[in-house]
Amino acid sequence: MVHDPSVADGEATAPHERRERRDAAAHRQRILAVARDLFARHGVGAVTMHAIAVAAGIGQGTLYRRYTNKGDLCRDLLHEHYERFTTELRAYLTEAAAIPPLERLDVALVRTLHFVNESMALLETVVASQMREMQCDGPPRFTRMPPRHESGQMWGHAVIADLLTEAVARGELAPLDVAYTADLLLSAMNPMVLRYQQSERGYSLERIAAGLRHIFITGIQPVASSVQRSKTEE
Amino acid sequence: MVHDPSVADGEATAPHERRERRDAAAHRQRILAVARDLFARHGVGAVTMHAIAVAAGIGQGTLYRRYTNKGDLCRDLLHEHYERFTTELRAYLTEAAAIPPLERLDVALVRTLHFVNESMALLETVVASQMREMQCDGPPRFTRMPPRHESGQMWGHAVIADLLTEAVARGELAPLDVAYTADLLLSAMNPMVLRYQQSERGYSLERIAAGLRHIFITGIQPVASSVQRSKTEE
DNA sequence: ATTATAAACGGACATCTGTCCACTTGTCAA
DNA sequence: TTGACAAGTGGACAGATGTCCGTTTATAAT
Repeated sequence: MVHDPSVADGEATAPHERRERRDAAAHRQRILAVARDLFARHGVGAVTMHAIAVAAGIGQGTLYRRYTNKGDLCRDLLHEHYERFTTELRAYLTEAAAIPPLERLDVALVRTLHFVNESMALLETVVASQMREMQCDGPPRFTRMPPRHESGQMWGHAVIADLLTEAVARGELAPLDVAYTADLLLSAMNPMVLRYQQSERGYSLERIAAGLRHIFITGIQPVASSVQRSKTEE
Repeated sequence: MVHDPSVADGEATAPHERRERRDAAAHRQRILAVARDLFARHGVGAVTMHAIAVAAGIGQGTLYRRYTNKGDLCRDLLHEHYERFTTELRAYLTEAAAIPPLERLDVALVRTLHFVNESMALLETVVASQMREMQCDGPPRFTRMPPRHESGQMWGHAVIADLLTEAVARGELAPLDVAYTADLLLSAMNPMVLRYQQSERGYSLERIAAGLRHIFITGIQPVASSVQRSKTEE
């Protein structure tokens, strides 16, 4: 067997690992540019995959080859912004390792909230697609490309869980179900939940942040003394 | 103007208030029966509105006349179960008015969790439809019947908010944003959130209940003394 | 250059939700 | 009874998502 150039790239899986065609890469850029433009002009929800394909001058099949669904495309559009967000947060968390974990959690929480809020429209589409994928009630769904399990959610979970674990270890927090609590916190910052709370219930982002902080960081219980007081009053 | 019989029914809006036709009522029953059967046999997600219409021997337009969407139909299917649930919970809350509000909240929380869990499939469809309604990103949607804003969500919110308010008033809880906290609690019991946590993250219902109780009732903060201790230890 | 081959392509298709609208039928007043 | 009319009906249709598959084309080995 002759020299396989793909090996040089560190890909040691299959022989003759064909890399992405140049024209395909060009298409990808065009799709992203066109989608960004259409989304900006008409809103994410009002733009169909068909419209994107037409505007990009490609077939719908080609579009779906690249992105299994609209959420996938949105995720790619968000990629740069998301990377910046995680990088900065990661940097903060390492350099602030000295301050109490719950204070770090507070910062992480507020920053995440803002990130989600800024990227609301795209993120909403991402999670909407994920939900549809999750259904799978009827016949199994086919997808040409395996849905690359973006580490997004899991990354966030790990960050929160680590901070909670540290807080418990330091005795700044009573022992608790760290994994579930992290999930709970994440679900409270789910784009769809957040949008509902903002547009249907009318909560400002600041109010939401304060509410979350109060529940998950300050703690909702009063100090033991006040409970005692109320009981003796009766 | 002659005597208007509709006035006798307490409906003082329009004259000649025409009531639902008998045959229409029969259709309604048949739709519900057929849908229940199909859902049971193939799963809620796998049954289309078209299939329901065909199985019920009516046109799709007729089906959509009665129910603006699948979620609406599911809500009607759930109606009896839901009524029983709210009635029982209401009864408990009145008769248990003597015990501390936070204990009542605990009971309400666990019962709600179980109700949602039992009705998962239908409720999921209900909220999925609500989400689609909420989007409205593009052109406004038309619906033949006004989407009767089921009091479901709001009822739950009021119940939780009342219990929290009472707890604060009695000094058993530090003052907090009652309205937002109630929403937060509800969002944690959202069917889609719950399903994700159970099937994707693998949490049991008991674990979820315990986690919720710990955050929203026990409180996540340790008593002040343990914080002090950890600080002096360093 | 030639050629084999897998990647890429594109648009017809299948399916689902929800709407429209011309037609039918039950109901009520006269 | 009868006739006016709004409620009810059904199926074609519009618009979206996502799939299939016959065809084209970039790439790499020869």
